[in-house]
Amino acid sequence: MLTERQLLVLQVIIDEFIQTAQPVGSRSISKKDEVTFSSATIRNEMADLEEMGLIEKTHSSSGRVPSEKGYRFYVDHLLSPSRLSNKEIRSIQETFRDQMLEFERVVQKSAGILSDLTNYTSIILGPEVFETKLKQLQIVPLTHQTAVAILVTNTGHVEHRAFTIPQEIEAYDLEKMVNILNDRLYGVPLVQLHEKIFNEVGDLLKTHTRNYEQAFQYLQAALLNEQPAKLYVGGKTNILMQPEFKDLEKVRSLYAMMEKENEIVHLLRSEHPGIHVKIGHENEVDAMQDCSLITASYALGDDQIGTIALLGPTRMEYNRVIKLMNVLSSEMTDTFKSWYQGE
Amino acid sequence: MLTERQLLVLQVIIDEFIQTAQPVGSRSISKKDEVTFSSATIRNEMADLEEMGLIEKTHSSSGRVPSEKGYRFYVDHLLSPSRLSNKEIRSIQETFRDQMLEFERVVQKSAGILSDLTNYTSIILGPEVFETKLKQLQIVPLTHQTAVAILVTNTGHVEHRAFTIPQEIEAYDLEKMVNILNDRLYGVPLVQLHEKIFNEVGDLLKTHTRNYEQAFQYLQAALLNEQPAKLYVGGKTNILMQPEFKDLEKVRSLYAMMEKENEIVHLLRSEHPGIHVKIGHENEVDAMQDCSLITASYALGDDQIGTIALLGPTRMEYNRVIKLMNVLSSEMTDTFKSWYQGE
DNA sequence: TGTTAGCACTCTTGTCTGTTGAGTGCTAAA
DNA sequence: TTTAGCACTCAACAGACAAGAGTGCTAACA
Repeated sequence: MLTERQLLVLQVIIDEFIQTAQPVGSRSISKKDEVTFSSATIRNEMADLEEMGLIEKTHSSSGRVPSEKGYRFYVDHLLSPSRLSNKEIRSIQETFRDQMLEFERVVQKSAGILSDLTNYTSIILGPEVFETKLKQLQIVPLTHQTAVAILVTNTGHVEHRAFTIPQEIEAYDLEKMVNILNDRLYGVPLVQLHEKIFNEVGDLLKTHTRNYEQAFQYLQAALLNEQPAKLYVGGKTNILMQPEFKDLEKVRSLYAMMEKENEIVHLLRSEHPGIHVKIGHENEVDAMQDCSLITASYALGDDQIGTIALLGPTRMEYNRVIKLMNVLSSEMTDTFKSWYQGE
Repeated sequence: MLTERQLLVLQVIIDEFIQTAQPVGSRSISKKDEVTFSSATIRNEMADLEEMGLIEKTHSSSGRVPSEKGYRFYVDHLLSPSRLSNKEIRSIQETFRDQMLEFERVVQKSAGILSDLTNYTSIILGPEVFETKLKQLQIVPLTHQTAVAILVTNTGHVEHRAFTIPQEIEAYDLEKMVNILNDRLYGVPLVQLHEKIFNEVGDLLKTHTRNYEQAFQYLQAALLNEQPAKLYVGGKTNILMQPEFKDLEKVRSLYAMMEKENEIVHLLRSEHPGIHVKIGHENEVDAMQDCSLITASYALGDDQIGTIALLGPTRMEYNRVIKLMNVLSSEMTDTFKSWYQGE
């Protein structure tokens, strides 16, 4: 167990290092107002803290730097809930004040705000599209052989896809099919769409449409095939500003990782609701072993959950950032609730 | 005017430097098969070439490096049309073989291909959306107070926006308005939409809709306000691989520039049709003064023109890249033509 | 017994110096 | 006109050295 004084020293070291990114020496600690004892005493305490694995030296006579274990302890026990400045609160609220409400836009904006306020990279994962419900399906013919299929969900999400109509199929058949589908599938969650179509609507379609199989196949390829589980990233370049990433190789591997959207989606999707902090090697992804990843969840409607995440160096302003993400995620949840409650 | 031999030396220097990114010395030139004279002779020629400003030294006793003027000369006079490998040709063609044809997707894919094949950063600018024609307008109500407005163009482009419906306006009014608009505005180019509405359709709307002004205002804000002139970027991280960008500061300013989409759109939009090469300081943008920008245009339909661009270090594989962009841009033009000709 | 002053020690960082090697310019001979 | 030869230049690297920051340890002090 740590003494009161050790806690204080650890806190000062981490706070200082988060600010400056420089190893913290005993002298500079003893000069702090809240510290009343001499640098020699602090050196002793620091030796103990190091023995416990909470701090490290970069070389034998350097100041101390928090270890991952140190950050972990800090996050678990030392976090003082920080106040956000008025300006920060205002920026967040303004994002949601906008009367134009569209999921994509708001999320995109949120990602921007989050990265701007923190100078880290924000990643927001939209909720599983398939859990949203079908509002409307539609085909807009463009030429004789081409058309656009459009699908609107109850969240205002619009999925669209242009496609070629093969010779054998009349645009009219498609239209008819879409009418039937619209009639029968209104309000059906996208996940159940396949099933519903085969079990309940299939027969109906067959009797009303020529070339049912083909036409349907095309429609399916156009719209129902793919759930792009969108990722919204903000402040990708903020990483370049962090002194820990002056090494190009690190930047490269981190950027390479961010290109792999699938992996990130998978990573974020697997998080449980609530705020989570993963520090350094707690992250399984190789490229992120010098980073911390903070995730929080927001709700869209009743049980559709999305994730907001913030990626920065392990030397992160944890208390500010966590507060910020708390505010943002609940603001998002509230906003989305207000949109869809009148449904 | 340059002698035959000077041309050869210049060519070798530039080719070599493009490959290795290292200053080229007289000895290494003389060892080339196509070069038959001694290093001393070459040194004399090089002195002349330097006097003409076509090559430079990095320090007083270094090998030579092409100057911007040298690259310019190379591009204008020394470019040998290169053959593309079968693999390259195949990658390009596969992009367009896909039966799913949607402008956004194809362009996105093209950007990917282009950056993959070149290891530079590709930027593709979609054509001015406003020059496309209205195919269909639609409102899909989500809740009592919210709805999605959808606009489809003849190019298969889908623009959508969710918005709140104010208390005073009935969803029914909007629907009615949309029906009228659809009827009257089919085939109208988006640029003329405003004008047409005010001159020809306005009266009609007023007589048929309550709260015309407000409803219309909302509709306009939702859809007609903004043309997002989309930018598709591929291989942003390729820049990091180039040795000339081991300096983080350069990377930073370049990335910062690429975030400013408006500027880039403006930059690319101002290019005339055809292939253009801007080398180093020929670019007006500060962050690009160490880069070359190659632009080519493609046509979408008759007079709607988009731009594809490739951003890399001034030390670029000009002949391969130019060939590649030629092929790609004409492939794009052909493909789009085939889509929309049946209209 | 806990705290602190003092001192020797360690390691980084920056500067300076000398060496090496690649490459040049010039000159004189072929 | 071309080329061999040579003196010269400069970047890059390595080693030496001083300065400075910071530590650990010891002995004295409260």
